[in-house]
Formats: sequence, structure tokens, C-alpha cells
Amino acid sequence: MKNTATREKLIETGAELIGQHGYNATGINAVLKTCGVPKGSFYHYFSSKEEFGLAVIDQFAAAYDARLAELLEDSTTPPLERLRRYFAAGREHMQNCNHATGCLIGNLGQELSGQSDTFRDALDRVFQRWEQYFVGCLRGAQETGELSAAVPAEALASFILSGWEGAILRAKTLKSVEPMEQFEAILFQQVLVPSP
Amino acid sequence: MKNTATREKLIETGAELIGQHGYNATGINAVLKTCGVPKGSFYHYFSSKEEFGLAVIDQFAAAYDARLAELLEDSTTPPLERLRRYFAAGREHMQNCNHATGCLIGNLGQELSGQSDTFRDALDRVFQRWEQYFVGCLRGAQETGELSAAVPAEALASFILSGWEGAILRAKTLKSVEPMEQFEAILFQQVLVPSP
DNA sequence: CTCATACTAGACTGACTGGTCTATTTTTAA
DNA sequence: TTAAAAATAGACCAGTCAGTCTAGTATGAG
Repeated sequence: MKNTATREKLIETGAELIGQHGYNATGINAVLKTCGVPKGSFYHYFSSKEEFGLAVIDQFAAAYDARLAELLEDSTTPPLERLRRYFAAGREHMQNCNHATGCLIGNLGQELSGQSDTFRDALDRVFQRWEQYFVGCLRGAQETGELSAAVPAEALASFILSGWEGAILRAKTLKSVEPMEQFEAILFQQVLVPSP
Repeated sequence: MKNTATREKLIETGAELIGQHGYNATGINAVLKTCGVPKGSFYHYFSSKEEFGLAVIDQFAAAYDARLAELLEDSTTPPLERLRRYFAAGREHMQNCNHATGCLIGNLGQELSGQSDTFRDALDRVFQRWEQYFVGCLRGAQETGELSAAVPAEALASFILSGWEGAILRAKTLKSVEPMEQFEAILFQQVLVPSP
């Protein structure tokens, strides 16, 4: 029998602590103490801290993918409205965590992509999958005429992901979601507009 | 006499290592070994690692301010062209560092703003000063008619800083300046445009 | 029942962390 | 010339880090 409960508990606690303090500042002992798992178990499930970190990323990305699919592929809502809801959900999350956590993938991308190519690859793949969700949603908007088809959806998706991640970073340092709101406002007013 | 040479050497080396590996992953001993300064000197100039980190930020911000002033307040060039040059310089720097360093302030903002309010405040002040340079440049563009005055320059400045920082993050994880180019393209095509 | 495997348990290790301490050399001011 | 101050020098400290090791318990298959 595989007891995955302990493994999941470790990953969940790891995601929480790494989200709050970053990867390097989160010690394995702190994770173990927080969730009451002995060290022997940790190294039974993970061969190293790096493997653990990658597992945390995988699990987070999978859960986030589900939410993205739910929000951005909801065909009962107009495409651009889906995007608005996605941004609103992100803003809400930022407020709920007191502007401390932000985006786990963004945080780790900043912290680790210069430190380890393994991490960088894993994080980049997550970003690229997110972009694909945006692409799908933007194509839908172009088909309904909500959005001009003059600019390729891929370019817009990259623009949106960059801008959103940057707005999250600014929101963290400012301790206010204002940069996120400002990004949304200008995005919908100037960029995500129909053909003139 | 105050021997500032050693202090400056420490800060310079610190900026380099922190830029490459982040704050938490950069040990004091590593800094000392790299620039050949004994530990006694370090604690003669700085009372703690945190104070050292803040000094690194201050020094970096001051140097960057000078470059921003030079680029964005160059009255011999049209305002929007100054912005283009600023972005081009950023892209060049990103390529020179092999997409590893990116923006020191952005990196530290991501890593430390959840960890220490002192750091968060210091970094946020730097960001806000940067925004003011953008505001000045954008106001200039609005005065010459290069840029519509419909959107306040402050909101645009926040939008640009967020987007640019996010594009730098994406460039780091992707190991390519493409996200930065895409950000610039859409920004100048859709956002920084004259009144219709 | 028996034995192998999965898992729990935590003491322990060597390397490294930020920071302290004392001693010494260099520089400055009187 | 001399005494104070500035700076250099690095051994040393307690604590923490990721990771190892041995021992014990639970569980499932035959």
C-alpha cells in the first residue's frame, strides 16, 4: 500500500512555507516541524530538497491548471469577461494573503531560475501552459469580434502574463492591489479592444 | 580618514553575488572570499547582513537613477523615443548577463518583501522613484502630442513598470528576451499612442 | 505464521550560517 | 612623538542546514 497522505501533507506544508518565505529560506526541518512528520519519512518520499521543491511546483501547477480551465474555458461566459474574472480572483487572493505570497511560480521563477536549470525548466513549462490558456481565451474573443484580430493571440498572451506577474510583484512590494487594478484598467481599455 | 574603498568593494561584490544568487543564498563569507576582505572589516562597516543588503540596494538605486535621468530626461530626444531607448538598454543588459540577473530590485522585491518590512519599504521607494521618471517622460509625450492625454501619466507609468518587471521575469525563466520584445511591441502599438 | 517491503522515528554528521571577540596594524590629529 | 581612532585580520561561537544512519513498526503477499 502506498501511503500518499504523508507525502501530500509534506507538499501542502511545503507550498505554504515556500510561498511565504521562498525556497532557500524554507528549511526542511521547518516543514517537518510544521506538519509533524519525522525526517525519515521525508527522505523516504523525496531524495533531496530539490526533488521536493519540484514536487511542490508540480502539485501547485496541477491545482492551478484546474482553476484556469474552470475560469478561462467556461463557455457560458464571453471570453473577455472570463479574463476579467480571472484577474478579479487573482486580486482577491492577493488581498487574502495580505499581499505576502503573490504567485508561487513567479516567486520561484525570480528566485531560482538563475540558480538551477532544472527549476527554471519546470517553472517555464508552467508559464507556457498558462499562456496557452490565455491564447485559447483570446482566440475565442477574436472569433466573437470582442477583440481585434490584428494582433496575434500568442503575442497578447505573453504580454498579459508578463504584465500580470509584474503587477503582482509591485502589489507585493507596495502592499496594495492598486498596481493590479491599474494593469487591468489599461489592458481592457487600450489593448483588449475590438477592431476600430 | 574614512577608507571607503573597502566598503565600496564589499557593496560592489555583494551586488554582483546577490544579483546572481539572491539575498538569502548569498553568504557573507562568499562575499568576503570573492573580494578578499576579512570578516573584521565587514563588521566594521556594516552592523549586520541586513544593513549590508540595504546598502547594496541604496548604491544600486543611486547608480540606476543616474542612468534613468540620462536616458529619460534627455531633452534632445522625443519622449517616446527615450522610452524606446530605455527598453533597448534593458534588453541589452539582459542579454549581457545571459538572462541570469535581470533586475536586482525586482529580484529582491520578490524574495524579500514578504520577509522583512524594512527591505520592502526600501525597495518600494526605489520602484516609486522609477515610476516618477516614467511619469515625467510620459507627461512630456502628452505635451508634444505624441501621446494621448486621455489616460493619466501616473496610471501609465505604473502599467509600464509592472509590465516591464514582469517581462524581465519571463525573460529570465525563458532565457530569452522575447517576452521583453513582445511587451515593447504591444505597448508602443496599442498603449503609447496619440489621441485618435 | 512468515518474511519482505513500506513507512515511521529521530539521533547524528559535517559543512556552513551570521555574528562575536581579541589582537594587530595603519592612519590621523595634537 | 605619541595617543586615540580607524581599519584589518582571522580564529572562534552557537545555531542551522541538507542529508545519513540505524532501529523499530506496520502492512501486505504467499
